[in-house]
Amino acid sequence: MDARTKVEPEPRRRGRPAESDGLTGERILIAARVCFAESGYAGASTHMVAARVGLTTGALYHHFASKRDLYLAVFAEVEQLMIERFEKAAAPHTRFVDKLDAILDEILRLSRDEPTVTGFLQSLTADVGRHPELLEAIVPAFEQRDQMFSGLVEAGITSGELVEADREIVLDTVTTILVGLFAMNLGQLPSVQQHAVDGYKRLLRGALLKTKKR
Amino acid sequence: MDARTKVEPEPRRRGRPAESDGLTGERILIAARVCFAESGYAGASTHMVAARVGLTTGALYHHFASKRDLYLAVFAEVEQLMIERFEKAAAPHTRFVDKLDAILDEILRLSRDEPTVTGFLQSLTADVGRHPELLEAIVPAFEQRDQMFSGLVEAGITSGELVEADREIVLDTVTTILVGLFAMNLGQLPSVQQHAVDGYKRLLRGALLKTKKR
Amino acid sequence: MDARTKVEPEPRRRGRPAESDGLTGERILIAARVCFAESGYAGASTHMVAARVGLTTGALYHHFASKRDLYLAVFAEVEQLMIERFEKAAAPHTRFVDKLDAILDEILRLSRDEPTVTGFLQSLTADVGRHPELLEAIVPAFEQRDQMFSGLVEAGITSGELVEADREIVLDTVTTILVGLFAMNLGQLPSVQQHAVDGYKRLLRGALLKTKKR
Amino acid sequence: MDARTKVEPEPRRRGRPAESDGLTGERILIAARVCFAESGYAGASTHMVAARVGLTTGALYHHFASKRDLYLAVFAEVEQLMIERFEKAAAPHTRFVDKLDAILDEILRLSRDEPTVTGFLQSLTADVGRHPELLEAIVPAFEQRDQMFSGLVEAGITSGELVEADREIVLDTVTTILVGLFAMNLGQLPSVQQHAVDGYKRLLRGALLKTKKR
DNA sequence: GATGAATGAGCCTTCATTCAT
DNA sequence: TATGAATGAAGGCTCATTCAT
Repeated sequence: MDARTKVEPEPRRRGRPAESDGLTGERILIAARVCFAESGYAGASTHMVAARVGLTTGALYHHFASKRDLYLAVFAEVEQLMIERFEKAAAPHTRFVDKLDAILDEILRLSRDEPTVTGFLQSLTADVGRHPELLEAIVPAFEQRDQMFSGLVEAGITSGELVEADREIVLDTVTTILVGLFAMNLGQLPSVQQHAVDGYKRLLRGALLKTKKR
Repeated sequence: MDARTKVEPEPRRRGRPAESDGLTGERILIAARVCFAESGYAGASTHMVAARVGLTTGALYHHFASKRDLYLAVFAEVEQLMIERFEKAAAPHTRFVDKLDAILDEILRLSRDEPTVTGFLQSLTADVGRHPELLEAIVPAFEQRDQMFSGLVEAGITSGELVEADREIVLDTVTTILVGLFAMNLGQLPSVQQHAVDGYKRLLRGALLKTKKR
Repeated sequence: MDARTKVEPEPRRRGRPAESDGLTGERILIAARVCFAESGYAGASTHMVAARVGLTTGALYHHFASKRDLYLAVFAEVEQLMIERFEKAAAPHTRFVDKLDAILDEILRLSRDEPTVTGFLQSLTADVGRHPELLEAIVPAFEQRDQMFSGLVEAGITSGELVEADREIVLDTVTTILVGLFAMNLGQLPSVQQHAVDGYKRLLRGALLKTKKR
Repeated sequence: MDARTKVEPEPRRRGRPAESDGLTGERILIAARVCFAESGYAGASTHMVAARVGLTTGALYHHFASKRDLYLAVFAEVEQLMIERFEKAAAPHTRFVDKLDAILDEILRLSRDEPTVTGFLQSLTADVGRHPELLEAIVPAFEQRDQMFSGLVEAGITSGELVEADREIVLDTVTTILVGLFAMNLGQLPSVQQHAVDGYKRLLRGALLKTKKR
């Protein structure tokens, strides 16, 4: 199950490598995203990240002051990417249902194109909950996320789809739906996610169940 | 320099090992549940568990052959408890909506009464996704879970609420909804969960949005 | 598994390397003095020194061949400064007691004006004792120190204060007194040093204790 | 300079060794004393200590929670031993000079019999000054040392050798003398210490210099 | 059944040093 | 001259696991 010879990384010589293109930092970020997505904060070792870039752990510390800092840098990137993608997806639409539809589709696309992004987001909640040193730094960043969702709900109220009184309920429901989709992301068959998105879309239109009037 | 001996962990027998010999075994299981719920599989150390019971790690190994086995034993207990509670909650009702309503309420109750159960379930997906040695043993157990949900959907079809064709969509949506609720469990304000449950209930009745006819 | 290659550090040329080329070299020396004084040889990192000058560690190696060489260069400067100050202080006097008095006062002044000098000297004994690669280079330099103290004792003999036979005893006592004062230097209340100097002065005059005739 | 083959410590097997005499803790303390005496706090590695006892670093942590704790435990032992020896040496005498004489002799004996004790004490001041985490814990313990010295001075006042007004001066002088002797301890020829002790004794009697009346 | 002692592997991090640019 | 990037060795510590007693 493990006969791959682990290509002895031919020992580089000491000093600055000839092919230093100044992109190492970015490459580390990407490798870190993959590792954190696969293994979570505690489970991803600095060695794993370094090896994936073809570096020693020491070199990592030239670019990021600590594992924590590296995680936070990845988070910043991922969070921004997610928000951008969601906002861009929702922008063309005016109605709440349509905006949410678009976001749900975007999640599916994200899962396919950038599984490391959704993988990272899947672990995020648990990791942050477990490592107070991450929480401190991340909680403020969540504000932006909340604002986006709030904007969504606001649009629903403006359009008359939602009533004022439901604001909080809708906000929390939407959040939970999205978090739930991220949570189902990894290791599961992609079709589950697809089905769930379909289901949610129809639920939003009251079209999943033939509810008897009651 | 890298004698890849890594002895293929000889496949121990699946499921609950012959452990709960008396009270200590049960006390260990409870402590382990707390620890795994708080810190996840990798993050919870055998020492943490042992200390919580007032034992040494050595003693743990009298009752469970490995950390993995301990986790699996906890899983078995938790999964069974969850299924029992859900089935008991759903039983009195006949319609799909009502059954699902009852289950959603049960989740809320579970979060309140047995936070370690929901905490454990929160990490479960991620942990299993990350540790193949857990996956092997747990995937089969998920069948039971699926069966319960399938029963739910079947009831909906029988009652006429659902159509045959939607079977898979509904099944996966329901699963995703519940996993999502577990994922939102810890560290979040309990009100979020409450709101999300309210939101889902109304979604199921097509009563969250005033959808314009289209 | 233990390829004891540890290349015998090829004996670089002793003493002050060809470094202080211009101002940067001097600034490095000063920064290094501060760092070694604060943290000792092992505790001071090249990074600390470089940062204090506003350089990278790489740049340090343009001026000094190694941390060891840097230490030795600082030592040379500090030792010379100390000897100069002591000799200048003792010069105006002819009697041994007065010369020693003057030196004791000079130590107090040095502690106040140049705490990094006395700080460095405080660690010197311990550092040299612990790092054989420093010892080699420094022991010879101690000769000069001994010569100064010998001169002191000689003056005492000439003036009739000391007898020939006590030469060694006095030399070692004086050395120990001074080393002791350096050792008490840092982190202690300055008043302790002041008191000790007062005490030593009076001891030298037989005026600290009312010794009963015996 | 290092041809000793470093006797490959024949790999013990896992569990509890047969010859566990319950004295490992004490053996670790002794090894740690040696290492800290030789290399100081920062310079002594946990590996050095462990290897000297024939253990792995992991095993060390079974007995002491951290390197710091280990250091503090050594300190406690050393400090107590020193105080006991000094008090026992001074006890038979009533006059200050005689008590101090006895202590000076005791230092010489200690240097000879227990060089690790004096070696440890030599580094103590510097180590504590540099590692705040040690300072916290050690400063309170110094009280006892001060009390002993104070008792000494008190005896001098009672006996009429010292006057009230000199109390502080004498206390600080005595402290500095002793610290100085410890500082001269290692790597120096023992005769230096011997001479210094002789010198101090005669200084105390006003018998080192033939001071002209002035 | 439980303790206490130990191992060996791994983790995060620091550091002196090297060298292409 | 100086920077920036990298290495390799080491350091303190944790952890799952083992096993004599």
